[in-house]
This record gives sequence, C-alpha cells and structure tokens, in this order.
Amino acid sequence: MTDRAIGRGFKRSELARQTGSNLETVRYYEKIGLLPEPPRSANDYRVYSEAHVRRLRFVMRGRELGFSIEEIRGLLELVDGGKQTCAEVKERTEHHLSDVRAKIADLRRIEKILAQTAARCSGDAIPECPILDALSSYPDVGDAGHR
Amino acid sequence: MTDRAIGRGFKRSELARQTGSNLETVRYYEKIGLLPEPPRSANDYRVYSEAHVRRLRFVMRGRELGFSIEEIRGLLELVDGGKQTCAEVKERTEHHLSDVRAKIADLRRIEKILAQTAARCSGDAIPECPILDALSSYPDVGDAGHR
DNA sequence: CTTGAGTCTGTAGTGACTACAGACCTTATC
DNA sequence: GATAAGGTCTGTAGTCACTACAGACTCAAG
Repeated sequence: MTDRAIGRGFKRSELARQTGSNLETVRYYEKIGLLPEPPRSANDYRVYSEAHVRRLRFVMRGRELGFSIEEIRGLLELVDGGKQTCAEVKERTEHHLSDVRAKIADLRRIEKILAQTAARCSGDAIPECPILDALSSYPDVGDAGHR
Repeated sequence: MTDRAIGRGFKRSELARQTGSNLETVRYYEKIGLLPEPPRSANDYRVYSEAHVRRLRFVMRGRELGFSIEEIRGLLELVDGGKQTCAEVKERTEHHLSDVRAKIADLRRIEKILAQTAARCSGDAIPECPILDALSSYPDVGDAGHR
C-alpha cells in the first residue's frame, strides 16, 4: 500500500469522479490558476483533499450557471478574501448579486412557460407555445453586451 | 432610398444592435442552423424582421443562462413544433424543466450568500464567507456529467 | 467621383475545454 | 521477478463556440 491512504488524500481521477468533472479539466483549471496546485506524493502524483472537491464543485456549477471563468475567479477572490478592500468586496458582491437575480428572473420565466407547455401537452395537439415571445420581451436591451 | 425600409426589414448590424449580440455571431448562428437564413435584398444583404430579433434574443439569453447550443436547439425545436410527437415534447420539456429548477435553486443559494456578504461587508472586516461550502454541499453528484 | 462606412465571403485566431501520445509508475497474475 | 493492464505524468493537438480580420463589393454623402 504505497499510498491510497496518504493522509486521507486522493488522486486526480477520484477528484474528477467526485465532482463529475473531466480528468483533464482538473489539470486545466490548475494551469490557469483557478484551482491551487495540489501537493504531490513521492511518485509525483497530485494529492487532493475535501477542500479541493468543494472548490472544484463550485467552479463546475458556476460554469453550468453561465458564469465565465473570470467571473468565477472573481467570486473565488471574494471568498478567499485578503487582498481587497471592503468597499471593493461590497461593490463586486452587489454587481454579482444583480446579475444572479436577473438570471433567476429569466429562468423563472422559462420555468413557467415550460411548465405550461408540459401541462398543455397532456392532450395530443402540439400547442402554439410562446417561449420566444415570453423570453424576448425585455423592456430594453440597450446596454446589452454585459457578458 | 434603395432599401432602408424594405418592408420594415433591417440589416445585420441593426439586428446585432437590437439583440446586443456580436455582428459575426449572427452569421455563425445562421451557419450552424440555429437561426434561419434570412431573405436577401437585391444587393445580397441579409434582411431581418422582428421574428429574427425575438429568436436571437432567446438564443443569447439561453447561452447566458448556461444552456449549450444543442440544448437551445432542442428548446427551439419544442417551440417550433412539427416533427415530434406530443410524448416527446412532454418528456423533453420536463427534462428541461428539472434542469431549469435546479439552476434556479443553485442561483438562489448564491444569491443568499452574496446578499449576506454584502450586508456583513458594511463593516470593515472581511468576513469568512462560506460560499464554497454552501455551493458544494450537494447530496449526490454521482450522475454528474450531465453537461 | 471619391471617400468612408457598411456588407459580403472565407479564413484565422481566442477561450475553454477535451483528447491523444509517449514515458513512467503500480498493481495483479503467473 | 517478468509481464501485462491500467493509472498518472507531461506536452501538444483538436474541438466547440464564438470573434476578428482581409479583401472585394455596394452605398450614401460631400
């Protein structure tokens, strides 16, 4: 048993399995500094802990929710704290907050329409479902490019 | 006035402006069949209508909410109706619905934590905010790779 | 009638992964 | 302990979803 229980740490494949991520994505996130480089065992294998699992899960879910890598980096910096003033934290937090609330609002619209579609679809005619209209009726898309 | 009011249609740059999308993205979405190829005016310029605006806005927002191109294509097929049975529509709709509800739930968690952070941050100490823990405590991530 | 801006096409570059090749290590089986 | 299967290491190349650029054409203004 050379390692396998090296102080409760585990290897890359196990981290990927526990987070549902691709094996190579782990390495990629470390390369771009989104995940910390983990310690290595004697054979140069990466050794991960629960903290790595939590951080990677956060990143994964953030991506699935439509945040860019840089936005996630920003969120993580907020979490990690340290090198920023409280005013900065507050401003960035509130910026993210309004972004998140807008996403929630839009997803609720989609949810509603999908639920209606599913309900109406218990019949046998294909309904004229107005997803497009529901989603496209934003009052102003003028400032738009906020991606 | 060669065109400019060719039956209330407008050109690519205007479509991009109204939807907040990049000029080239429009062309790309047409190439991959996510947007229909629009009619052309005599000079071979693309001519768009309100319907194109609605569809593109839907696609844009869908992407910002973390849906893949193929998922959006699926949603659009639901909307367009036609070549699928009612049972298919219902199944796919419900699948999207649970996905959307999961996203809403996660965004609410993030919202809550961000709101707390912003509130606590009115002081001057950087709080130990537990975004990571809040987000990583999913009961099972076993089926995971559903991206 | 030129000049500048907008559109057309195809192609190349970027961001975020994802897969592959070849070397090394490790575990299982003979 | 020899060998084979499989996991990990590195670097590099490929894919997806855009985004930018180059060169030709068109159009509207001065």
